[in-house]
Amino acid sequence: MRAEYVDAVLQVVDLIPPGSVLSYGDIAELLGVGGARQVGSAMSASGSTTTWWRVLRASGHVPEGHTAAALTNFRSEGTPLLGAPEALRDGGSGPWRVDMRRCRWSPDDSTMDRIEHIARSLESRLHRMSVADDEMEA
DNA sequence: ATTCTGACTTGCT
DNA sequence: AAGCAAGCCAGAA
Repeated sequence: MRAEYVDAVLQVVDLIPPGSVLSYGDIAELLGVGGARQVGSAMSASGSTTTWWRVLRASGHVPEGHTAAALTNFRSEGTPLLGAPEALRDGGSGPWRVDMRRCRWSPDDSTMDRIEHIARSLESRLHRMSVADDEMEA
């Protein structure tokens, strides 16, 4: 996983407003590079210094082991959740998920421009890196 | 070159 | 609802 890739993913994550979310696959699609699994790896590598809870599975489920922390963030942001009330008790250990249909983020036009800029920048940086790699072998 | 692994996704039961 | 199989992309062994 290239550092450039992780950077680009995090730049997009930073644009997601409170109360909204994107799936791993959404971000991969916005960047036009890599797939959902790459975005997942990038998030895993980036630690807790980000608003990681705004990126989750397409099903609305948050990554294993992070349900309690995510739930408190969702509560403070008013993120819409699905699931029986009893599932949300004590740390949210039960079967609940984010209501993706209601809070999946759709960037406005100007924000989409910024995302496209991030994507273009990523591609050129990645290209330069691969050229540098080729020269290493020679 | 192969095989394994992962904060994934979709479709089918 | 929940589990499973396949497909997916890349990095690591």
